[in-house]
Amino acid sequence: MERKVSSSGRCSRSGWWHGRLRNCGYRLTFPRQAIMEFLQRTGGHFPVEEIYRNIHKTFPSIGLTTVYRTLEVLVEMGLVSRLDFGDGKSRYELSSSSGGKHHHHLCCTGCGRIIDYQEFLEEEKKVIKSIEEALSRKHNFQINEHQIQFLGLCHDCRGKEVK
Amino acid sequence: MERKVSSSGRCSRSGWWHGRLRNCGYRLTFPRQAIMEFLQRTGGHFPVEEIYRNIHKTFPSIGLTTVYRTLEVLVEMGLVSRLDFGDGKSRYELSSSSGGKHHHHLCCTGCGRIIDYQEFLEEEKKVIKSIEEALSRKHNFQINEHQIQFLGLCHDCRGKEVK
DNA sequence: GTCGATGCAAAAAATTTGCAAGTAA
DNA sequence: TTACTTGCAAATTTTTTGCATCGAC
Repeated sequence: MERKVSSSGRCSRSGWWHGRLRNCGYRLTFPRQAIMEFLQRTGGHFPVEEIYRNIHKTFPSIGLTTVYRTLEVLVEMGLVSRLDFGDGKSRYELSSSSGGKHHHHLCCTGCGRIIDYQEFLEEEKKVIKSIEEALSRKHNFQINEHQIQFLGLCHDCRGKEVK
Repeated sequence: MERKVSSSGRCSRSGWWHGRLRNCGYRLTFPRQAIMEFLQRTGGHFPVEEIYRNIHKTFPSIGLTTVYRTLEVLVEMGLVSRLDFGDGKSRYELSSSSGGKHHHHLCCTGCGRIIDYQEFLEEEKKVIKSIEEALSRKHNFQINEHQIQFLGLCHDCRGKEVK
């Protein structure tokens, strides 16, 4: 397989997630690094197809199937979070526990636009934490992550409403 | 089309959603009633296929395509909420604004099991409400609904973890 | 009677699987 | 060397669309 890499010109293994993969019994492969690097660098949430297009543009040897399979592994390890905004395709982003900034989402049901927000998290955090503890106890459930999303109409789509 | 109906033996139009449909310019059709009735009676969240199977068992004339199209209409009207738990299929439930009990979800990433919960809502409500107001103002966004889900491992799946 | 709603079949989109070949350790 | 990974193509699964017919109002 072709192996272009970062600036050094060689397959870097400096990624901090290297050890995480190894510890979970996974090998450090080039596609895995490329995808982690992409998610880390951009900091956004993308559908598989878009991750594939970006990665494949730079590294044509990486196929779509591998992107699917890699994301599955990364999600299972907790490095990446899978999101669903109801448009029929999954999206992926660096998980907050892996350095992604923790945030929640505002989803416009009119145009599908997604707005991230991180404000008011202090206020939310306290409540979320206490809810997590209580739910965890009550249902004997190990909570690893939470997702909060608000659905509605964005500025532009409100304007278009004729009602 | 065949038209079996409720207990009266005739196509009932007593559903409270009758007027809602009419007001939105939609006709009161039999599939629409059957699906609303099903979601209301069961109170659960189901993938399209399962709604179809249940409805179709009783009313064989109703096709899968119609279930998809009907759910789309009901979601657009706000009668029904669409949920995604990341397993590749959408689920639908009566929206809380339509009499469904407002609740959030605990999703087991091990087995896909979903636990609904409604406890602690008082505590959550206050915070959610203030967040909604602030976000709404800041992003000029009309918030209609929110979804909160906690991801982790259920009782059974915790036991299976060997780590 | 009119125009929206439906069913069926076909198409499209998203995701998964089988398998031979490549490669990290 | 050995077992994990990958790419490609084919298969599945989920959802959408075209179109002639049917039905609510």
